[in-house]
Amino acid sequence: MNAPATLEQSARTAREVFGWDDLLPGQAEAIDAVVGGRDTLVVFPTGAGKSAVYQIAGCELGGTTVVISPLLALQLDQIDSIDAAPDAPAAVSLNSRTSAAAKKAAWAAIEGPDAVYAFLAPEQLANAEVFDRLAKADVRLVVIDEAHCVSAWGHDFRPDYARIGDAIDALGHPPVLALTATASAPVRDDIVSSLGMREPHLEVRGMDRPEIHMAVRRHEHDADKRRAVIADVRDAGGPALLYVATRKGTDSYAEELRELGLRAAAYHGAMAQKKRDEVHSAWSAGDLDVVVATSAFGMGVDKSDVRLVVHADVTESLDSYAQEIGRAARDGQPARAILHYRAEDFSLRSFFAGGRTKRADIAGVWDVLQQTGKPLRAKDIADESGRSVRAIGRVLNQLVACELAVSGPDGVSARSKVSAGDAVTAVRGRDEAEERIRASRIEIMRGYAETTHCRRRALLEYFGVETPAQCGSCDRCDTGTVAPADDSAATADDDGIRIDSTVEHGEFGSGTVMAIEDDRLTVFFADHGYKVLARSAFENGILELGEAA
DNA sequence: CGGGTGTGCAGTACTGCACACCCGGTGCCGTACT
Repeated sequence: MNAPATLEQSARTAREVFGWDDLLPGQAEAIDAVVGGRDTLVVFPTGAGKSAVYQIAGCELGGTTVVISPLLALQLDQIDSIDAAPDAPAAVSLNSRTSAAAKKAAWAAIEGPDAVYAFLAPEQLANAEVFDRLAKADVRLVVIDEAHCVSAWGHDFRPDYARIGDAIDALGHPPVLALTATASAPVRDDIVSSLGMREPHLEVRGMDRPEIHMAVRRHEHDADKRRAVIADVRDAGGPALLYVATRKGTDSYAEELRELGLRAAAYHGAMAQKKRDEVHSAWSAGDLDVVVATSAFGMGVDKSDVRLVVHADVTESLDSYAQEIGRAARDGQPARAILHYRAEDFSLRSFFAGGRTKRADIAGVWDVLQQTGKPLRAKDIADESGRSVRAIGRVLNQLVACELAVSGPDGVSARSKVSAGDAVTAVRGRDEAEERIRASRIEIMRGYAETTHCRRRALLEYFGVETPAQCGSCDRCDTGTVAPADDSAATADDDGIRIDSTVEHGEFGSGTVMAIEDDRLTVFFADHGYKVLARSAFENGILELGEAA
């Protein structure tokens, strides 16, 4: 389907413009799809050259390549790396920290005839001036970097992530390239549907990281867990990352490690930006033995010789866990990933996953919207009612998502006259569906922690990769305690069920098979999250094999 | 949901216990002040 001439052209661009001798596996295929005008979803581990895909494709397509990226620091790194290339197009960024002069120069480049990469946070697309000028410019490619954020951050935390798809449509739907290092099948589906990607080309490489040994240790008491975590980090044998669930935990663990003579630093999202930058550079420069961090640390941090990733608490999903342990062993040398947990630790995750909107807030906000009849911002409503800006922001976002309200340049206004009761029902219904999904993602994490099978198999099956029953490089395989796996599941002489099969459930609707363990299936349903079902459900007619999506 | 902190009281000189309460992650943006 691809003209070999295109592939040769890509190789030449890589060589002559960026100075790369060879394209890595998958890069050429992805570039070819994008240049051919196809929406493309690329899932490569970090270090496998995701950026090169848009850099080369953007160069060949010409015009403006819009790159949506979640962190300003990440955008600066990308711009630096493009600037360092011998003969690459210009790279500019537009954000709240861009000076007036730099903005002017950026727009001149975007509206000029030459190829240019324009880096934006998704929030910029909500800025009417930015959007209107982009709409008139010659945008030939939209890139969504760290695309898993679309799925993880949507309506609640960074609502503009949920609106990128609309913005792409409004730009006339130029080819869309979504890039991520980690995406299970439901997350991939979520990215594709949220961005409105059309029959995307999917390029997935290297989900397995056999050089990372995987282990889990369960504890009864917090003190025992702490001791074990500290001991693991002390014996790391190279640079180590320690992930904890709370900000306070980063300080206390870092202090304890320093008392043992390690060069340890804490890192979390509430620290001053300057301090965060210092930790980041010290870590990159090899001046730290360990960074103790919340999930804030990682994106854009590229250190190749990390030998150990320890988790002192469970993460909110297996997607996040894979992302975080994937920061080890980028040099391909052996490393270890160890998860420590107590059964109680899941409660904090459940708290984070819990309901975000309160009935009283929804009704209150709806009444104000109805009475004023004008667009309002969360801050305006908060000032009057005494409710928190964040809580009101969530309600407004959900009202928009339910299509009861509409978001414009001056805020959110009601677009319907339904009663407060109906508004509450609609928003809570949506919120509860999201809660169910978050809760089920935690259950998958629990399943990983408690599995009696090979850890790697448990992880990879979640990412839709079929694997041998034993990897030989996890704690289960080491001790020979892997429960006998029923491999008839994979060879399927029976009901034809495989990973990624679509099934129909009487109550939950259409779902995707995520894992097959003996006589149990883990299935993801869009409105209900992950469910573990008995295979015998097929015999009872509760579950049916569906049409391939 | 669970852990840490503060309060109140008992009843005695500084401490100890029970219980209520609150807090817990991720980052853009814009605006107001120095």
